[in-house]
Amino acid sequence: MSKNEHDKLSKAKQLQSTELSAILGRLDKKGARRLMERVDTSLIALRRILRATEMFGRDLAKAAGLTPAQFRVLQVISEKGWSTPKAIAQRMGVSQATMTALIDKLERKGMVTRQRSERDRRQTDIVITELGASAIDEAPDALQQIFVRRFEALEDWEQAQIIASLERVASMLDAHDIDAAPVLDWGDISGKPN
Amino acid sequence: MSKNEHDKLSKAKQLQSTELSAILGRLDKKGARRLMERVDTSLIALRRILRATEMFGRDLAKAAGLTPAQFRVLQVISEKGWSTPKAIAQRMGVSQATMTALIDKLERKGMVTRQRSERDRRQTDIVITELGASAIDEAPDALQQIFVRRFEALEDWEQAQIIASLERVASMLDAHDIDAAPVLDWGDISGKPN
DNA sequence: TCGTTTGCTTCGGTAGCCTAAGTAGTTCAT
DNA sequence: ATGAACTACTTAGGCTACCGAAGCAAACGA
Repeated sequence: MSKNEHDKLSKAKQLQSTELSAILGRLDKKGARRLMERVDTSLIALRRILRATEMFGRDLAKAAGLTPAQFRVLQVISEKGWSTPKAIAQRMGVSQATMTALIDKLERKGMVTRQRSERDRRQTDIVITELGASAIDEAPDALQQIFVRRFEALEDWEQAQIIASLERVASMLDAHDIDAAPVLDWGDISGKPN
Repeated sequence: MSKNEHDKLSKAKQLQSTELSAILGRLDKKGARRLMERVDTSLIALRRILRATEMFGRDLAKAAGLTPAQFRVLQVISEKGWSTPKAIAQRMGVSQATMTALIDKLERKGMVTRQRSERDRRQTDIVITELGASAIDEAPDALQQIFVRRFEALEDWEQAQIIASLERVASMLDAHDIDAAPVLDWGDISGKPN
């Protein structure tokens, strides 16, 4: 164990200090300090949420006899009852190759079936089976259950506030497509020739 | 339990309907309706947050020349400059074996070094190197940057509200240990003989 | 009709993760 | 102080997830 190494407390703070330096220039000491603390606090809370979700994902999947990834695929399919490999892959942000493998496994477990599309015979429709549907229905979505239960217990004003905040944060984060990775959700907007 | 109805939008709705039925019984029509909408909205926002984070995690790690998991390990170590495999494993919710493998890779890349602890020679201190520290510093933590930037732009009261809400949600979710997996964070509370 | 594009699969390879079984080092009761 | 029990870590073997490249068939375009 080394002594000089831990002369810095929170790395989190350092991480942001670079970030914040520009901002801080424009604020008085007190304001700067408060902002920093707040960002810290928020990020920590966010990490807790992320972590909790990740952990739950595992038990959930385990309980349903599926892996987390397989379960997510099944969830997506179950929205409409069917889908195509490409659509699911895009939605989950993985390659088609990966999707093929995941579907293989779900098919082997009898959760979905593949059938060539009538519309376009290059496509394959992935259709959820009875078994698959019930797997989804019966999956004890612990995270959701607990969240729902506790959310229900909150005061009215608090529920409203949480919603507003979550949506705020969500939009702060996922609007990144716009300024960081514009080429992500095109799809089929206009009949672009090129 | 309703299943394949809407061909669009929230899976969330379906998942919860089962969940909510019990709760709804105790509420008047209007209240029930509002609660449902609110839970939906919250869960959707939560998923957006989760998804955004996941995606960012990948680019981030890719940009730093590390995989997401490796990057997270490095982050944890960098908080204090050093740590032990066990501590990191616990914190990240993975097994020690997995941790060993991750550390192996970071060590091979020269990001951290292993050194036997003086305190207790069963332990190994994982110490971050210059290289590792700079990898963290220079990592374009897009998620964080964007979040920080936008957070800063908010009104004071709104920042405060978001913090309160995030912490609320975090505690609603990660307090699950208590009622779902009590055997997770024991640690060393009392000198339990058995 | 031929060349290109599209949707999917196959192949080979990397990473993350786990459990079980080791190997040192520590504690503690006898 | 010696051996059993425990602890921190590593090794070994085995899954799943994921990717890029290459292959194939259907669809499309001119």
